[in-house]
Amino acid sequence: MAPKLRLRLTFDNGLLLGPGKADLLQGIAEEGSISAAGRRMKMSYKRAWMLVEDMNAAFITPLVESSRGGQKGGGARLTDAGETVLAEFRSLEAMVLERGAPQIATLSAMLSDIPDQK
Amino acid sequence: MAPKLRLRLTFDNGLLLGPGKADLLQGIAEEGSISAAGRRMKMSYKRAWMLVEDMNAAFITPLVESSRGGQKGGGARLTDAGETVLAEFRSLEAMVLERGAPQIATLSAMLSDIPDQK
DNA sequence: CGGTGATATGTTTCATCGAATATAACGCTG
DNA sequence: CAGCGTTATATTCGATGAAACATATCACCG
Repeated sequence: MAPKLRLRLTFDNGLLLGPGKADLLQGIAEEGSISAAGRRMKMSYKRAWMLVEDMNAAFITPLVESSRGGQKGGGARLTDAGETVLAEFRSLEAMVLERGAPQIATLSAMLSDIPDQK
Repeated sequence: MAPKLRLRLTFDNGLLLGPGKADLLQGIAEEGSISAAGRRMKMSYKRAWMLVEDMNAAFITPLVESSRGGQKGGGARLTDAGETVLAEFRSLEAMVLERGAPQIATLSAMLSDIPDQK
């Protein structure tokens, strides 16, 4: 039984920051393209782009900078703000897994492995 | 700007444990009834009951014990497992807010206050 | 100037979720 | 046995959100 879990933060301005957006940010940073990052995590370009739009709107400074056209068609990369957000989120994730290990272990031990079979 | 946030855990067996279910557990413990707890948090009885069903199915031991009929029509109360789950979740929440303060502060400071006005 | 690859949007369809509504079952009480 | 308040469950309807499909735009390059 793997005690995996996903952390999701809902800020009061409506931004929902979870593994999805974090992975997307990381993918963009590594691939240099929204569509490439989307493909890698089997997400439609539109969805990936909408998530980026959400994040850019939710923060004062855009997290992702994109450009159209050019030799390679265009691309996208993280701004300093984007890298900061990603780093802070990863840091928070790691901290929860580390410092929350006792609680998580207790809860995980109580979970049934065969959950839903509707 | 209030740096409030909500913590939500998604375990790999499909259980989604967040403020909603936690508050419901607490309401049941204090009110002694699923319907009363639901009313208090302006949630339909059906929804409250479904959440309880979800939780009972996701854990080995049911978290809520209920009885029909009787003098007061029936009622519900937390089992030991239920109280443990509630306590551990609250503990985890508090821990995240405490130990994660630096990351949360950094992220909050970057958020725009006027987010979405579709 | 046409091809290329990626960003940027619109539209339509579909599945899922929640709200509302209705009803049954239960067990004590008067 | 009728009334009460609650648990338990089914059904229907509307809204919300995601998926699929379809273009449009851009800038470089051969």
